Amino acid sequence: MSTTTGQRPMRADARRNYERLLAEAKSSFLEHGADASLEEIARRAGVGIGTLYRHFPTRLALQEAVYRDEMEQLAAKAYELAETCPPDEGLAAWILAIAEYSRAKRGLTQTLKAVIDLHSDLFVRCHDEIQTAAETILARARAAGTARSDLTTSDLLRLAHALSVASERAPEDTGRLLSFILDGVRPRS
Amino acid sequence: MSTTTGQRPMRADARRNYERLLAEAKSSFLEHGADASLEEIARRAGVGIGTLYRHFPTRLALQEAVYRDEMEQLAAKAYELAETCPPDEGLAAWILAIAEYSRAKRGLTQTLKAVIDLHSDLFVRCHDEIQTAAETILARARAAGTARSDLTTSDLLRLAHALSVASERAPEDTGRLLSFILDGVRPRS
DNA sequence: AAACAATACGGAGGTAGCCTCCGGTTGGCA
DNA sequence: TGCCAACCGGAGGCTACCTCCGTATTGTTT
Repeated sequence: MSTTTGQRPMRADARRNYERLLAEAKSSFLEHGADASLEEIARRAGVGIGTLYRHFPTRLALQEAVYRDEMEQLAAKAYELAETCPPDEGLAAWILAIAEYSRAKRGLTQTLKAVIDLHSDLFVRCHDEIQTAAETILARARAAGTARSDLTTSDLLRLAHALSVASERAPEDTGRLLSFILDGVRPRS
Repeated sequence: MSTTTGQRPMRADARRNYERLLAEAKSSFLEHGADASLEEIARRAGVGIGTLYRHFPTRLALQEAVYRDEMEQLAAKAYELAETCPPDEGLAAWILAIAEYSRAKRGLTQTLKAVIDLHSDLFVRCHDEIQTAAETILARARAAGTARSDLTTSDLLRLAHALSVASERAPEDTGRLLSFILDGVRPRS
């Protein structure tokens, strides 16, 4: 379920509040880490604490919702780039987007992984989704001759992650590091 | 400083409370993780919360004290083993002690490392202390011909850590895994 | 042994976060 | 328009955090 209960759609006010909460949770977790105050999230969303707890019965439920939403956005970005950019630029931009995301999140994802079963629906589905998005981006780059044919989607994701770690302490070098990675990704001439 | 202020010794009651707090903190952190309740630690130590805060002004200060104490104990164990066991047994027992410790602590040390500067006095000193202890254990084992001469103290510590990770999910295999490690440590015949 | 600093103790108290519960409100359908 | 299921909000009971200061204990001095 995203903002529906599987049955009929949510009432308009419920949906509005759900989305405000999600947005505030996203920025609060980013700002204060995984144990940001839930009451403050509710306050900033202009909503009572009871409403927060109705939509997200536990802190973990809220964290999961944020995580899922971000994965979906990352996947969506891949499709968007595939339509608006030339293949090589799209590839580079997507790697950058992932690296930026995982740098911003640092320990947050770890916290989640520590608590959740790695084989849970949530993880499996998000992983699949990202994987499919990666395939799209990669297929275009291959067709255009800007990516080696033996580069897998997993490689792609690992490279992005590596980039985020490598540029952790020196964000200003991100572009240069990315160019190294892309050099490695291109077919040998 | 351990239980002295560098100047004159602590008053008897202060010292007693300090040690009780440290002991309770140790078991509470073990049981509930790095964010165990400080008030409960004080309660279990039979001490007012004010007393806890006087001795350890912040949660981090308490965590550091626990960490330091445990490192000291680990180092002390090396010297004790060096005096009471044959070299090869001492080596095995110490590797085991380290592995057990780091398994018990799991995320706790990570939490600490996330907050503290890795070049802080605390870490440097504890590291040196353990390193020296490792040298003692290793030197004896080498002299007795049960450890290769190209094995460094860092290798030793890494092996112990590897053992703790490897036996995380199957503690009953710890002994067998340890024997593999020791096989690798012995000089080739 | 008694008195006196210096030192240490302990917990009340104010703040904040957690989560539950339920009287009141609102959206959407007939 | 009227109705009711769905939804809202926040009071309230609990726990934890940390500070502050009146009281008690220690050990030293006479």
